[in-house]
Amino acid sequence: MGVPQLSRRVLQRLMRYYRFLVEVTAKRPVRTITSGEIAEALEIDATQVRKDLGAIGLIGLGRVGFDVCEICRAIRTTLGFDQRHEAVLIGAGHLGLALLNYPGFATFGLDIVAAFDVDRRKLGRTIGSCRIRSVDTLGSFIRQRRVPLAMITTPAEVAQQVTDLCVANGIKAIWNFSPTQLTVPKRVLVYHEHISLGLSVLAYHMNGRVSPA
Amino acid sequence: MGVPQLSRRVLQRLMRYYRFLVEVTAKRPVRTITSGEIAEALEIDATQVRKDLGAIGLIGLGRVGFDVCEICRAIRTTLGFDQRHEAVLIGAGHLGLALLNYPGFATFGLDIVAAFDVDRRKLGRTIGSCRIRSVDTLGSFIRQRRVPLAMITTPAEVAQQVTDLCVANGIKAIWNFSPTQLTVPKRVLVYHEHISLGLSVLAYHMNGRVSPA
DNA sequence: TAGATTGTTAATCGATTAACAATC
DNA sequence: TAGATTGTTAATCGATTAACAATC
Repeated sequence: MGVPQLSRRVLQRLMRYYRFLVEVTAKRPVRTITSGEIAEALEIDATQVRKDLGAIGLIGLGRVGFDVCEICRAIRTTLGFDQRHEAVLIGAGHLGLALLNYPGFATFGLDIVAAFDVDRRKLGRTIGSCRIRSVDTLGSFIRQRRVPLAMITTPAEVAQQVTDLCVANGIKAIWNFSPTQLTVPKRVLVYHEHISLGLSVLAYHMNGRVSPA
Repeated sequence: MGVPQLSRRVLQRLMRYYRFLVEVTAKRPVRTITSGEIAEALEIDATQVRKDLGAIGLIGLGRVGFDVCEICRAIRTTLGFDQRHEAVLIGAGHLGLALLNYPGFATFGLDIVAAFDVDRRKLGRTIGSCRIRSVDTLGSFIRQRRVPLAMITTPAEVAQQVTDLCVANGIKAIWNFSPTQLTVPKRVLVYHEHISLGLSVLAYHMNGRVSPA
C-alpha cells in the first residue's frame, strides 16, 4: 500500500471538499477548480487544500487548478465510498428511524442491511429497505454476514452491552450515537457522535461569551 | 469579565469532564478526584486536565485532587448550563422528533419551546412538551420570545432559507443538523453537526486503512 | 514526616501558514 | 509571453507533553 496513512483531520477535510464539490457541480457544471476557490468556500488555507489533494495523489495544473472529476474520484477511492459497506443499526427509536430513512448514505457506499430492537411491537416492520429484527438475532447476523459496522442508537444504558455483543461477533467499527463512552478492544474503531459537545459551544455563546476559532 | 475566552477545544473538553463526572458519581459517591484519574478515563494528558480546570478558576489540593462537586458547579456555570436557554426546532421529521424526545437537554438548561414544520398534517401534534406549529409563524415566534437558538433538522434544500428567516428575526445561534453549509452574518454562531465526517473516518477504516490518532 | 498531587514553566510536537521558484 | 496557480520548503503558530518545585 503506497498510500500513507491519513489522519482523522485530513480525512474529514477530504470529506468536506467532496461534499462541497458535489454541491457545486449540482448547481452548474464545472470542469476545474483551484485550491483557492475550495479554500475560500470552506474557510481553509489554500496551501492546506493543495497539500491534502497532493496527499491522495492529485496533481494540479499551473494556472488552471484541479480537475473536479478527478478530485471526486480520488476522494471516493481513498475514503472507500466506491466500495459497498454493510452496516447494522441497533435501536429503532426516533434517531434510529431518522438514520434508516436518510437516503444520503448510499452515496457513500453505506448500506444499512438490518435494524435491531428489543421492543417486540416494532419487530417485523420495514423501514427504508430493512426489516426490524429481534436483538436476539443480532450476534449471529453480524457473524454470518460479516457485517463490519454497527450503528448504535440505543439508550445509553444498554449501549455497552450491545457493543460487547457486536465486538464478540467480529464487528470492525462502531458508530456510536448514544451519549456514553464505550470500551472496546483496540482493533475496533469507535466513532462517537458527541451531540453534547455542540451544546457546550452553543451554551457558552448564548451566555454572551464568544469562543475564538 | 475576568474570565478569559475559552476555545472550542477547551469547551468541549470541559463538557467531556462534566459528562464523565456525572457518570462516575451516578455509580458511586465520590468526593474528590485527581487530574490523573480524569485523564486516564478520557485518554487525555493529566496536565491538560489541570490546565483546563485551572482556566475556569478551580484550584486543586496537593495529594488530594479536586472536589468533584466544585468541578461540576464550575463547569455548569462556565458553560451556562445553570441558565435556561430557549430553543426552537425546525423540521419535525424523524431526527427532529428524536431531539424533541431527548430528555437529556434539560440537564444542560436547554429547553425546546416549540417545533415548526411545513407539513400541515403534523401541525398541532404535541411532542415532548411542545406543539408543532406552522413554519409561517416561526419568524414572529422567535422575535417575540427572543429565542436565542434554532435547531435545524429540515432537509438540506430549505435549510438556508429557514436560517435566513431565523437570522432576520434576531436568532443568536444555530445548531445545524442538516447536511449543508449555511451562510450567516458573523454575529451569529453556527454549530454544524457534520454527520458525514464520521463516515469518512469509518469508511477509511473499513477499507483496511488505520487512521492514526 | 514522606509522598502523592498540584500549578506552572519549558520543551516538544504537529498542524497551519507564508514564501517562492517551477509550471502551464 | 505574462500571469495565475501549483508543489514544496521554511517559518510560524498553537496545542500538547514533560519536568519539577511547591503544596497539602
